[in-house]
Amino acid sequence: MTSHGDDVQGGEDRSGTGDRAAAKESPDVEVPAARERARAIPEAAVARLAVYLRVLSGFDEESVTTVSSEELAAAAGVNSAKLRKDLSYIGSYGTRGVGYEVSVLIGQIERTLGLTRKHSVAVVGIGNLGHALANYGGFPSRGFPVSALFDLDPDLDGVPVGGIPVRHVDDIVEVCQEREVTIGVIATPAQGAQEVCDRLVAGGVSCILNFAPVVLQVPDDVEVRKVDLAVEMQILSFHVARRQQDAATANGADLGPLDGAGPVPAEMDSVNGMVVRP
Amino acid sequence: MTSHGDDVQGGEDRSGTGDRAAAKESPDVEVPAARERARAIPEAAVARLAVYLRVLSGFDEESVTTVSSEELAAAAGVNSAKLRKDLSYIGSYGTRGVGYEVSVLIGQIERTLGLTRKHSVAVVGIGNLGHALANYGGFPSRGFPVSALFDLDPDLDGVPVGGIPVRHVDDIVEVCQEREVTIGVIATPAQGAQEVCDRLVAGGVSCILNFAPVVLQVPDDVEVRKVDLAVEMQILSFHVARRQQDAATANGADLGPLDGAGPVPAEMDSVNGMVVRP
DNA sequence: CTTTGTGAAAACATTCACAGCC
DNA sequence: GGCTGTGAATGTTTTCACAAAG
Repeated sequence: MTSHGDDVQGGEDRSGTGDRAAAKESPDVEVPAARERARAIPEAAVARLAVYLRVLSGFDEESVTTVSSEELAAAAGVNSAKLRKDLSYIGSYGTRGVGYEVSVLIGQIERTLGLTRKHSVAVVGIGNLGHALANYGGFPSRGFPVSALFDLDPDLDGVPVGGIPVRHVDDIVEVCQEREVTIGVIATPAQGAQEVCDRLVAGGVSCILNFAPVVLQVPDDVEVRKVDLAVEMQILSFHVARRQQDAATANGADLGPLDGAGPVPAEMDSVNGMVVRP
Repeated sequence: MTSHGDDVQGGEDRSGTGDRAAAKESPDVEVPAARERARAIPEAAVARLAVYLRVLSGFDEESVTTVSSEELAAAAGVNSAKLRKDLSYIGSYGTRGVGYEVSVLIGQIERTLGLTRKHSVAVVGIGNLGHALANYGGFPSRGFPVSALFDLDPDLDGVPVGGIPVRHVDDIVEVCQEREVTIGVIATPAQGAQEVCDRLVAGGVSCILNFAPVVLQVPDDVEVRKVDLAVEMQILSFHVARRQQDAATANGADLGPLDGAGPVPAEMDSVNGMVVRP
């Protein structure tokens, strides 16, 4: 039910719980109640919990034992009301008038995010990015040991990268089953990505982090998140454009209502379906 | 205005327009009207427009000249209503009963995203990830030429990576101003990131893509997006946990509506502020 | 008849503001 | 006094469903 047909995968969107199918398939029972707990946490809040966890780890290393919602929120870059709301989804672990105990909060967030269990990771596509991912210290240190690497290139077969020998993509199914890989990272070019994805799924992998610029087709019980650098850049580009346009129109507006549209290119006059200049 | 204090930066969240500050600072004029156009496009829709653009480019290469909302939506992994709504934000460029002309749509989305102008990119931190980014073909091919690389390591000074010589981070301000860099990519470890960010901003960079696991402090007129691999993994982990838990509770619930709440822990009755069981 | 474009409704997420507890 | 936890209010995004257009 997660990440099926509609909804752009991972990366940017992050809205909608992705659980519409569950509601549809049993119209008799309104709310299954028992399986609500985890589902009840908004997708957006889950993402922030991961950020809080990192910030809390920092506090913990500095031997800070207690934080207020205000402090934690500031460090995480959110406002305190949102932080308290997010934490309320996982339970009440604060003390009124005092704040939260860092170690308790770390434990509860880890439990909620399922980090008490190790998730072994496979990286497919050992090019520039795959290399970087295989060597990325952030994975193992946070409970995500990289336990398999794959590439199409036979020359790489057996070559160790970051201490792990690369295997051929033909072995994906076998190796993933054997090592109980739960998370597959796709760092291949676009062409191979769907095929790789299919093999990962056949190997029992239920979560995929996709760096390839394609929309993957997966069964309903597989979760996909997408990181697309080009998309990120284009979103930034949009904001540059908006800012420049704002600045341009502000110039025209400040000096009273003379022409104002002087430096604006010709095709500018109809944007967004609204005629801006008569 | 964009990405200030509240709101987790980039990456996950992507909600809220981020323009609250603009509204606050001029309480006299209710809606400035002229600077509305681009702002009116929801953040989430902007991200999807970038995806549509990639899919459309694919169609274009296959010499497909016309697509319906249904086809395009399927290829982009969204539902057609959402796609049409998204496209409606940038104008009416379809033909009822027929569909959209691929080339027209590509042009309009590029214009909306500000891709008619080149954005030169600087990458800071030439480690594993920085290397991958410097060599990443997706940037230049999509109008984002990488025009500067920086690293702290003096040994790298002058060494070409992907054809571009690495410069020392001390030169960031100077080089960014000189080459009119608009987008800065931070691929350094956490420690250096804020300092690097400050220099990029001093060098006139108004958009930052941050791979370092820290929340950056920036002026209101700088846009930050964050890509955090550990966070992505943890979100996936959460979904694994939720699925397993669902499966476990489903075992207890399948056998008809006898007690039904049997295996539910005590704290279950109040979730999300609503009493689930009477 | 097919498909777009879009108001209106529903779902979702954030912020407010304050009761309740320490 | 200070801070958490949370209903209620507000704002945003998605979905529905259908009139308008070719």
